[in-house]
Amino acid sequence: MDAVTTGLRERKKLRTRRALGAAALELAVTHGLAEMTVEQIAEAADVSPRTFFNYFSSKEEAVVAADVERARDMGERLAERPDGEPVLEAVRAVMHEMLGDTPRSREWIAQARLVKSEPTLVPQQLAAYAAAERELTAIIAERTGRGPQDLYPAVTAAAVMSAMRVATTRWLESDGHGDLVGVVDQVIDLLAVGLQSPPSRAP
Amino acid sequence: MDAVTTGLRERKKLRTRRALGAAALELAVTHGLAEMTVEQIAEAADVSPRTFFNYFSSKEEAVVAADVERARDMGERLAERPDGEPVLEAVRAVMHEMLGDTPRSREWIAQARLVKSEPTLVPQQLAAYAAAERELTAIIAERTGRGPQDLYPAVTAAAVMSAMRVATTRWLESDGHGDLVGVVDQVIDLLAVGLQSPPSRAP
DNA sequence: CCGCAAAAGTGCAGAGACTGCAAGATCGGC
DNA sequence: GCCGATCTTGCAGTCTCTGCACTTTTGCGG
Repeated sequence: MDAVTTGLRERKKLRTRRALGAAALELAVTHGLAEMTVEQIAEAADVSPRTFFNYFSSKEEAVVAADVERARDMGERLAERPDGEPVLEAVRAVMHEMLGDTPRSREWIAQARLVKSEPTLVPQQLAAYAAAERELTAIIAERTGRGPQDLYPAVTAAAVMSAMRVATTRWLESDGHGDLVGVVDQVIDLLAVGLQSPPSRAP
Repeated sequence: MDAVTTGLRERKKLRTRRALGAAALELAVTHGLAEMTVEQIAEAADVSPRTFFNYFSSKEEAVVAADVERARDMGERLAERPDGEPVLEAVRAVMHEMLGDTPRSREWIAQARLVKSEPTLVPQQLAAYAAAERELTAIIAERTGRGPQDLYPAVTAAAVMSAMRVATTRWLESDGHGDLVGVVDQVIDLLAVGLQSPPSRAP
């Protein structure tokens, strides 16, 4: 009775969706977003162009599809953290886990770079983050036993997602040579102290 | 030597931009987003369809144009707050000011409702918020005398914008009958205490 | 005042995104 | 094996969005 009831049908659909997303990302990276056409994406995923639009409502949405998968992944990991753990610490732990997965990280970095170079993708990526935020809100609400009218889960989820976004953006600006885990830790610390202005770090 | 050097040229451009934005919002509200065409917007703003695309890159962007104006407004007000004031308190004060402007609020509510009913607008609205966030980051950096490499301004700006977004969303869900100012105060308080889970309010 | 260079507006033509519809293919249960 | 439900596909058509070349407007210095 769960959503994980994987009939052949569901599995096939998921495979198609992933194939389309992967093809879109691949083509966008190699040929550029503007040059890539829906027809090419569909062909690469071995599906008709019309079918593409049954899965995504635009090229851009397909390119950032991996983001909503990552969001789901993050939600699942978060749900598995021990009960008493403070939310921000749980998030920190989950991020450490996810960033440890090097191959996944690579694909993720490629996508981040692409978004940075193609402004059209920004709105879509933000929308993907918003979806992640909704999941996160639900998880946090459950962990803290709060009702849906309570502001706490929503604000926390929103703040956390924003902070992660800032962390990755910053890290990407330093061209991926810095320590992303370290940056993530810093932004979580900032949230944890209530955004009090900390003493400037020695230059 | 300033950007405020308003020659006739600049002023006219701004007027056209506003006219296009207003027309787009108006038409979207009355006729629906899908039904409204760029041609109609252009006509309403007394400009050629081709010119529309010199200002906005899509219908959706035009509809949420007012958001980036509000963001600029927020930035300006924030810059005028007294120097020693903590950032979150400055934000609180500015929001109180802005929400006091009833006529502006009305238009803003109309737009918010529209976005809620037309999912296509969500990504664009988020992009507008992101623009606001960038401005806010700069202001906060200046207020706290921090360099652009410092994470504090960026995280604060991101968290604040997210919190405002949550506040307005929540308030809108209760159909605009609740107390938005009160909700804003609550979300700022949550940020200020470092997202510690507060005791559940009595049901 | 006048002419000029830069900036803004416009028309046109074309590629391609995206949608509704109706017909064909596939799956899951009985 | 059969049937309803779901998924895929082709088709036709509308509209978005862009590059380019051309006209108009603006701001400025003579």
